[in-house]
Amino acid sequence: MDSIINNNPFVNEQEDNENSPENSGDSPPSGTFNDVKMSSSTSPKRSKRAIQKRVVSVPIRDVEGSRLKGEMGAPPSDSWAWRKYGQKPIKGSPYPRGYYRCSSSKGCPARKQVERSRVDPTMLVVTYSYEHTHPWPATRNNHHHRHHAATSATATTTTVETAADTTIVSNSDDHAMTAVFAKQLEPDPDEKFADLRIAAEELGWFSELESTSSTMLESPILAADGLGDAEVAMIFSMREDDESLFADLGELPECSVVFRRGVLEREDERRQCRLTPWCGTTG
DNA sequence: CGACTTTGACCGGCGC
DNA sequence: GCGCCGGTCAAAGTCG
Repeated sequence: MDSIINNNPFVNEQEDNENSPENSGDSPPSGTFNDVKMSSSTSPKRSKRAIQKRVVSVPIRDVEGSRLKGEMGAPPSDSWAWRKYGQKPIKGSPYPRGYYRCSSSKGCPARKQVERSRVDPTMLVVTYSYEHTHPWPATRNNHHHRHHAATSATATTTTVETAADTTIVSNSDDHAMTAVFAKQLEPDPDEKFADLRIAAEELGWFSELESTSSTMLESPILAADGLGDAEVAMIFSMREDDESLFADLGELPECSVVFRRGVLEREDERRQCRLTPWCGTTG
């Protein structure tokens, strides 16, 4: 379970169909990279054939107008430190793909690729490959997360059970790593999320997120289609300073992830609860 | 001066 | 075998 926390919180479980069609659409809601089918070498470069990837689509509509550095500016700041090591034009796409590796820890194999969606230029597609092999780092990127400057020494994972049907899982070291697991069995969303809210506030980020978030980005991948047993809704919330960071390529803002299980049959009545009121735009 | 981005070259996988 | 393509390397330049 903590794999979600230990890796990137923004990823959904959509695997790269090109590389792993046999697993598409039925992966569990864990954050693990399922089988990284490497031939024999541990070198990422040698394993491109069968790497399992996870893909995130992020709307960029709200950041288009706030670009500060041009098309290929700051690297994505999902609070890991990413270092760009390449960019390539991709056949069939008018937009280049940027290649980033984790610079939070030397030797960390984590990679991500950032490109605009060729079908929807307003979407950024961020593909994650390989897991981070180190805990949440205190990196230069964390200066964007001012309120964590004093407490980001060690990454830890915290699980808080707030109600019988709700679990908040959070990397207590960074609010961006907070995931909310909500089974949504209670009919009263306000009350339920009040619980979530309390727990999140205990984790030290929620109140700021709620009070300052000006943009909410919802992954259409997750919003449009249920993921079966583990339907996932992903909600991005950004503060103003984060929006500027997100202005360039695949900027992944701080976010929370709401996992929902077994709620398809109650989809209609729950729809209003999916994008929770505490995420900012509705409040 | 260290960390970063940029960018052309290089390499391996894959299809023909 | 050859060429295309995606992914990575590494040198050079930039920035704070």
